[in-house]
Amino acid sequence: MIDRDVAFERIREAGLRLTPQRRAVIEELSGDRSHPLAEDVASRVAMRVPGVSLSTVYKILHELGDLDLIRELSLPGAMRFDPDTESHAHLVCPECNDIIDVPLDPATTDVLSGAAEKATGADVSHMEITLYGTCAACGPRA
Amino acid sequence: MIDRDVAFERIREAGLRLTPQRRAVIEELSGDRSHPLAEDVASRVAMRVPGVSLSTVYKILHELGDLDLIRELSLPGAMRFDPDTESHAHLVCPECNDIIDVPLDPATTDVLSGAAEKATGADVSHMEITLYGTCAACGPRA
DNA sequence: GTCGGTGCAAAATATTTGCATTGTG
DNA sequence: CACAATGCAAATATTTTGCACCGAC
Repeated sequence: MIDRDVAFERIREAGLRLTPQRRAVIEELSGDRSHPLAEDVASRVAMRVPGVSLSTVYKILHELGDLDLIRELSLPGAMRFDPDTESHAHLVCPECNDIIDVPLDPATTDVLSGAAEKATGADVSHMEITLYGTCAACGPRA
Repeated sequence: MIDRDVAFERIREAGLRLTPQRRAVIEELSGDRSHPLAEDVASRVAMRVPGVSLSTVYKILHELGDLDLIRELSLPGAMRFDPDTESHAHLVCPECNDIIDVPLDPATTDVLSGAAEKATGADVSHMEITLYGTCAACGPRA
């Protein structure tokens, strides 16, 4: 997520109210690199706002996704949420289920949207790239 | 999926029995381009093998994924199954939920696995690339 | 005949929805 | 003080699991 205050601003621009729940979700997520589940976000938010409901957290996460403040990742098992909306891929290790960020050359993602727009005539807004493979920690012992 | 008979062969090589259920799942899936849900596969298979259970279809689909005969796609809402294991991307239209294949230059996927292996030290086995955007049919009317 | 495979039913997990209540602007 | 937003509980959807029975080899 770009910046806490930029996010607050965009929330208001969208005509939404800056409730303690929204504020807490944004603050817990900004800077997070762990690709949390909705439930992870909810339990962290609960430390700041006792009593938050999981369904409210789901609603807020979808709103932030719609506003392009976070990315919603469709990973095996469940959705995960990523405050980093810059183009990057994810490496998922089937052994330990760890999710590792993979930086990408912008040229590569341009090639992908170009290929999709040419092949389908669609207007690509964003993409999700997931690579599967044994991570270094789980890999063949040296 | 490469070929019906190649798939049967690989099933046997893996020490699995060629049951009518496995045969039907393979035959219904090979050549399919619709990215079906598990339930879609089950209902088609049911025409050939009355009484197949959904849980058996799930098990068979996972086996085929493990044997690399199909790909399991983690798309929003639910898993979908793709007999085409060659590298290609998917364009998902948020309007109509249609899923369109996007052919890719092998060089592009090589760049991606290269980036991931360099960045994380992982051994990439395969990848899933999903692009989101309004498709031509749903796009701005001319 | 053996042992893997299947069907059934129930469980587990993830996410959505409706509605009464609350609190931001 | 209006109306959006929240919390709760129940509903929905997807996928997994345990076990008794069946059938491929």
